[in-house]
Amino acid sequence: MSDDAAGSPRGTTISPGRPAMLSGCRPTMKDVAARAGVGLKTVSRVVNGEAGVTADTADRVRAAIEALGFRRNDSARLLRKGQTASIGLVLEDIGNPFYSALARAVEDVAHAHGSLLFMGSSDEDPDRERTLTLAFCARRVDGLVIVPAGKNHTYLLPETTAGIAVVFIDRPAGLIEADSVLTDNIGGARDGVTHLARQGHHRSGYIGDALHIYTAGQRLHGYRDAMAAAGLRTEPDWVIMATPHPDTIGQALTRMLDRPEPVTGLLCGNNRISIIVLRELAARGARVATVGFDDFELAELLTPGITVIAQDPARMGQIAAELLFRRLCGEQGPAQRIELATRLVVRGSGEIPPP
Amino acid sequence: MSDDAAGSPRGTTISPGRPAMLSGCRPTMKDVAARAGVGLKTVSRVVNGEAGVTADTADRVRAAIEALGFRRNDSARLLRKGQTASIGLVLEDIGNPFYSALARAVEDVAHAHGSLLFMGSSDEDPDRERTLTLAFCARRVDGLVIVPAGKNHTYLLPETTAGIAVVFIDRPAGLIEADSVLTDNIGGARDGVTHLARQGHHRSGYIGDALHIYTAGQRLHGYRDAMAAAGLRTEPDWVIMATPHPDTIGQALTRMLDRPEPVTGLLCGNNRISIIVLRELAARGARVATVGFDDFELAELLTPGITVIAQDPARMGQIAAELLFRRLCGEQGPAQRIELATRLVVRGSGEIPPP
DNA sequence: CTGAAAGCGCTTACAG
DNA sequence: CTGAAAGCGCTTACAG
Repeated sequence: MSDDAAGSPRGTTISPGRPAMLSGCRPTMKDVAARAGVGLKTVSRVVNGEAGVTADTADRVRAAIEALGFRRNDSARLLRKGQTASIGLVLEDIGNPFYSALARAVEDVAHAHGSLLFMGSSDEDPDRERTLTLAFCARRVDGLVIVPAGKNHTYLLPETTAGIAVVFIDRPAGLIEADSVLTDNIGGARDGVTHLARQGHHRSGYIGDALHIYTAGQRLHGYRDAMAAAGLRTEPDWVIMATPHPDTIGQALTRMLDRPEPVTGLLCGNNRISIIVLRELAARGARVATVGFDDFELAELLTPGITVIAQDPARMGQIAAELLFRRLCGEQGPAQRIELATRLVVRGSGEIPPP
Repeated sequence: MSDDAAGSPRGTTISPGRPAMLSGCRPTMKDVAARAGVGLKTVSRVVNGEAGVTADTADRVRAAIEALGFRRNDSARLLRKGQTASIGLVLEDIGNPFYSALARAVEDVAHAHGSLLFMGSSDEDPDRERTLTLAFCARRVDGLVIVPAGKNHTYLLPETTAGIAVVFIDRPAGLIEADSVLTDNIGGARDGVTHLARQGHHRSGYIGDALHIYTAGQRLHGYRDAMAAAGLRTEPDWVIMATPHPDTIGQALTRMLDRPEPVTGLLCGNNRISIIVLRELAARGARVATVGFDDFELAELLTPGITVIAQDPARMGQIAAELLFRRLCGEQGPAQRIELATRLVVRGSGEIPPP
């Protein structure tokens, strides 16, 4: 045997003359302890800034930490402590500005509580929502904020029983009791349609997202309510509920506009739909009164400016995340359902009079 | 002592007549093993779908899993396996559509590789970038995609030595060798300014973000290059570099426009700046040729449409994430620097002629 | 086919 | 002031 540590059965001991750190394997507290010539617990004390270590010992430990490039493994730490200081955020699509504003607010609250954020997009797919959510749970996140795609959340029962806090946002939970932070979708849609009626529109249409999406259905209710309340009839062709796509929406617009008594007012079901409708209308040179659900950047710079029913995604995210952390801090009580009001923002497109 | 298990020294054994699961503490494989009357390893085999378990035994284990609501703790699993199947994404602000598009692409690649995504916003603060990044490293993410705020990344050296893969995106790493995926900022800005010059603009200004931001500085270079190449002089007042804010930008516009020989063309340094500039110009009723760096939704619906130097944030995110996973799969070789071309999109605002 | 022991990298509870 | 032992919930390596 040579005079270095080649005979050592396990390679964890640092022998002089050898590189202090091998690429690909990290030094642990054990390595630090060995190098500093102290016990494991003493290293732990220094790393965590606990009292009861001589200045001299602490210096030796710190020198070893520095020399080895040691950094504590928080995953191991948190496993032992039984918490994870992280939460999971499941939403429809982080690429959609509505959800990215919401996500930013959730992140800020998590950060304020010293929590890290897992994030994933479900793409409106209940299976992907479930897979993502359970993957986060398997990592033992402390809590979850979920924009649900599915309608059945009983799969979460073992998790909530085990103490994982869950707050649903934008849409309610399905078949389980849980906190939720929602927008007043019915009231918002009603305000938009009533606004059109007050401008003299007797024939207003609604272009909504796929009917299986909670918010799309609620807004359809609001549309129907408001038309009925204004004493206006509706026709099947005035409504379309479908995943937003230029073709589908273009065809729907043709049905609404190319007829003896065309629709003169439109409620767009969300930010994505508004943008497609505006493009389609511009392409046709059609001048139709338009109110969009969801505000968006530059809405006021278009000609005319776009009148919208504004939600506040950042506020929703903040309220949901704060509720989540209150639950994590032990707040008891039955599931809450918080519903935020919308705001009609008048900019011109909704005030175009009927021909 | 009563006839239930009160005398048991540790409460992990399930005794008949007791609730199978106490709220707040999760069943573990040990609990499942005890209930099914098998060893720990057998439970592990069933949970992981390994061969070598009788159908009968497996059924008993599955029944116990179901009854207890057991779900494997992946954090513990991954600690033992020495990987985490997660990556970290640090960017400037997930609420900014540019970064949310980028994030979505990174998420999709991570998902395709079975990896979960930690995400955090640095808000252009080098300290927050560092804190977030190291927090992700402390959780032992397999890799990182970073939009850096700071200029010194030597703090990552212990991590990269230990095998964490890092890809920088949008801006290069500072003082360390690392892969990076960038946009050709100089070329893009040059194209924008050259375009204005070709429309006959002899006096073009540049409204950029704070100079300490890499991309802002590069685009300033491009502006100067192109002006010089076109044989045009520049004046200090034609350039402003500052964190985008309506007041600052408004004052800068006043200096550029309210003078004997006003600026007639403008290059806006990024999507945020374009939006503020468009609002300010609209408020003044000023008709100035404008080219924006970064594309944005509805740019084509404004009157006139906004001519832009488009980047492709989703493509950047995808390329960066794919490079990261290639590194994680063992791809060797020196640090790569990938630079993506920009695309001039002509829509009208950049083709306004000089007065 | 099955399971007891050791270990991943930390912390907790306790004894010197 | 200091450290050996046990444990967090899993997997690995090995022996029956």
